[in-house]
This record gives sequence, structure tokens and C-alpha cells, in this order.
Amino acid sequence: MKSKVSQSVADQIEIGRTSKAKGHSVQLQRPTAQPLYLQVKDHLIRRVLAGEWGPGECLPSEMKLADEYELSQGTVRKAIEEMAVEGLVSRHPGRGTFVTSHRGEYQPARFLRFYANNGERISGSESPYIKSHRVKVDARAAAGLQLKPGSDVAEIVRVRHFNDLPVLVESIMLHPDLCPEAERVFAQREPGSIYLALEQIYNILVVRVDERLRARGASKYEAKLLGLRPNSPILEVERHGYSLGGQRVEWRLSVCNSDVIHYQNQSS
Amino acid sequence: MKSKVSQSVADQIEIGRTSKAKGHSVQLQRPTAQPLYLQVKDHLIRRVLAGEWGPGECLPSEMKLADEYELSQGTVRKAIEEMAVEGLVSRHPGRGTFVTSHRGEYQPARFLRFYANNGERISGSESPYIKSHRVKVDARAAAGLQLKPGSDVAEIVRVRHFNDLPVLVESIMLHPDLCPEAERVFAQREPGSIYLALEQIYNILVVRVDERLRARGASKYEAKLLGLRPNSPILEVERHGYSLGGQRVEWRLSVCNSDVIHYQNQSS
DNA sequence: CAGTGGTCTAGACCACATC
DNA sequence: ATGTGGTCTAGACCACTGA
Repeated sequence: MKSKVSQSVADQIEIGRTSKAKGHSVQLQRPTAQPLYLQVKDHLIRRVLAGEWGPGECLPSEMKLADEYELSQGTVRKAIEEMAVEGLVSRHPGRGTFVTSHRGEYQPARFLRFYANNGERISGSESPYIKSHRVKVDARAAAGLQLKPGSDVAEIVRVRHFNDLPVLVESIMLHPDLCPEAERVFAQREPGSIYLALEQIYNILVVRVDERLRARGASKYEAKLLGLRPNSPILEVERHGYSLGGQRVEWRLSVCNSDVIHYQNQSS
Repeated sequence: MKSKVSQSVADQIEIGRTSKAKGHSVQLQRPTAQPLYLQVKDHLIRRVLAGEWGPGECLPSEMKLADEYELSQGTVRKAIEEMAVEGLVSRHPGRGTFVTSHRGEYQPARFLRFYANNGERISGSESPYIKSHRVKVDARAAAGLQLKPGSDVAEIVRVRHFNDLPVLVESIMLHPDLCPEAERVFAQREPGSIYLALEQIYNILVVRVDERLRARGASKYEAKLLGLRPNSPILEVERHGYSLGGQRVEWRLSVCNSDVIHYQNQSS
């Protein structure tokens, strides 16, 4: 194809323009099919997805990427800035740009929107896993994970507490293709962030969740776990969790005792 | 003070730097107290707030603002871009930058997160106002608007329908200092967007809402309006609405029949 | 047609991290 | 001391809008 000493990324994926390339003419994604910074962003996302830099790792600097893609620093910067806004990477002056991780320091419990009624955060109060087993999905969970009803999936059940009171029961189902053997993995694992585990074990990053909230009466089982009477009104949160590649990774059903905690959402 | 023909905004508010000002030395907000683009953003927000450009109106172009502030276009652009991300203005290539409005075309029902269980949007289904009157606030509403318990406020009650079924009852309280005589205003007004009315009548823009969700049993009154049995589980949404200036404008309590609709929230 | 915002470049200086 | 991201400038060209 081409003869260049260091094989630049721009060569591989055809970002750039014919004009003005250094020694050779770079294949162009047509002048302005999409803005260059979007093409770069998409490509960087694909590279993160492919595991070129894992969660918590550092991307090349803006200058290096600008050289790779044969673009100006400003264009690459704009691509990375959008990724940072979307929570895919985080930037730290003097240190670099890092792939987002659910590891402790950054973004603790990023998607957790439950608060005690006194305003305190409900986190770090996970119980041991009550269950971690293989079950046949019901119609609803099957739809949530886009599986055939009756398929086998891993289900993890746990409870969160506040002031030693059980306040939140979570039933988490993981997609069997993306998280094989999950029931075994979680049965052996210490309680803690599910998303951190997905990251460490399956190299899957959950970047977007879609939640639907309803009120209904507690089932007997839920009532028992939450210390309520059956049919007490409870808040149900149905969560669909999506990976970096937009795949449905998780379907979660949480029910909480809203005498003690509530779901909080701020939007602008 | 100074002698310049056209009084520039930079003169009035001291954005800029000593060095490099054109004919005269502009007062400086210290070199780098805050980034210049943030100072510009804050000042532009204050100007919008003061009504220099009303909702739906067009801001000066980037070039004009850059001249006013004696900064480069890129710096002003960054300020405006942040305002756009925060939903304060919207930008339209070839036309200009417009102050956000709750008027029809842009951002229809921007803060409405209720959907029918089949996925359809619940909007444009407001009932006539069932009530628009002056009431004494209870403790909860008083806290929500930061008023003394027992103060008088305007309360507006309305119902939303889906497929001719009542599914959502909203009780909306407006801060009496910011929205005087609201009970009279809304009693005479056609049903429709509350926020549009606040904008048109009081020149108040609601830009941020904070919502807390709980499940509880329906009161007799709520049950009647929703066609449910008393004590049926209902989803309650408590909303605090904030104006552009961060003032608490609205406190709203919505209850819905979650057999038919749900609250949906997506986050990344 | 002139004016708008959107993209892109190529430079500069800064505060901050790390070594 | 070096390299990082953050800010800022001053130009350029483009597509789109409206008169």
C-alpha cells in the first residue's frame, strides 16, 4: 500500500485529508463527511473499546495523538473533551487522560441515585450477595436483555442498608454472552461494586443506564427482606445498563422502602 | 473615569487584561483570577438574567461580543458554548444564539420525564386547572420554597391524561415573592405549560429542577382524581424548580398511577 | 449577498504532575 | 526539567441563513 517507516494510525483508518499530508498522501474520509474531530472521537472510542488502553490506563498525550492522526492539537483536544463530557475518560492537568474506571477514587457509585431521606448518600452498604445463581429469565428480564424468554442468566441479589435497616433490594441480571459464568464469579467474590467487577473480570465498562421508576405493592419476599408488610407501597427501579459499545449488559430491578430512602434526580 | 467614545462592556465590568488593550487600559479582574471565558460566561448570564435579551431573543454575534469584551472570538465562543450545554441558550448556524425559551419549537416539555408504559410521551394532555388559589403552605412545601410555615402561596392543581385516563395529578406552588398574584393569573389563563407562563408573565426562566421520588399510598383525594382505590401504591415526585439566578421558584408535588405511566431517567 | 455559527490550524503562555 | 492538560489568540475556510 504505502511506504512509511512508522505506521501511523491515520494510515490504518483513513482519517485526514489528501492535501497537506506530510510526505505521503493520507487516505481521506472525504473532505468533511463528518467533522474530523468526530471521526477522531469515534476512532478513539473504538480503540478504547478494543482494549488498547484498559480502564484506569492513560491515553497518549494530545500532542502524540495529533501527530498520529496528522491533525492539529486543537482538533484532537475537541475529540477528547467530548469523550470526557460523556464520562468515557477523565482528564488531569499535568498527568494525562485516563480511561474511566469504576475504581474507588473516581466517580464513586456514579449511577447510584438513592439517598436517605435526611440527605445522606446510600453507598458502601452492600450486603453479602444473598444469591448468585443461574435462573431462567421471566418475560420482563428477557426483554430487558433482549434474550429469548426462558433463557438462562446469572442473577445476583443483594440488599443495601441504612442505619442497619434494610432499605433496598437489588436483583441484578447479567447478559450471559458478555458475562459468562457470572453466577460462579460473583458467588466467590467479596461484596462490592458490580460495575467494578464487570470491569476487572470481563473488561466491560458500563457507561450509560436507563432507569424506569414505578410504585407498586411489595411482594411477600420483598416485604420480608425490607421488613415491611406485604403490599406496602414500594418504589421499583428498573435499570438497563449499557456498555461502551452500546450493548445491553445488565438488567436490574431494585425495590426500596421509600419511608427511609428516595431516588433523586437533578436535571438542567 | 475614562474617555472612550463607545462605552464598552469591558469598561463597565472589568473583564480583560491591562496589557494589550487597544487605546486605553481596561480594568482587569486580575490576570487569571478565573479563566477569562468563565468571567465572560458569568457576565453574560447576569446580562440575560437582567433581561437585556429576553427568552427567545437573539444575543449579539460572537464577533460583536468579542469586540465588546476585547477578547478573541474563541474565548467568547467557549463561554457561549458552556451556556448552550447548560441549556441557557441555543445556537443555530446561520441565524444566531438565542436565549432559551419554553416556547413550543425548542425543548418541548424539557423537564417532563413521564412516559406511558408503551413508551409514548405524556405531553400536551394538561387538564384545565382544577384549582388556582391561595393556600397556607404546609411544612413540606414551606421547606421546599424556603418560606415560613403557614405563609400564603399560590397553588395550582391540574391533571394529565393518557388515552382519556387520568394518570398524573400535579400540585404546583409558586414562590409568592417571585410570582405575585399567581393564583389570579393562572385562574384566568388557558391550560398549558407553567414554565412558559412564568417566562411570559414574570420573565422567570426555570433552568434546573431537582426531583425526589418515593412510593406511598394514595390519599382519598388523589385516589379519586386518578380513579384508584385509596391507599393504592402511587409514585410521588417532589420537584424543586430553580430559576436562572438559582432562586427557588416552584415546589411541585406530582403523583401518578404507575400502572399506566412511569418516570424515566437516562444518565451517562 | 453579508452575516452567522462550526470547524480547523498553529502558534503562545500557564499551572500543575512527576521525576 | 520535562511533559501534561488548560487557556488564549488570530487567523482561515466552510455551510447555512436571511434579506
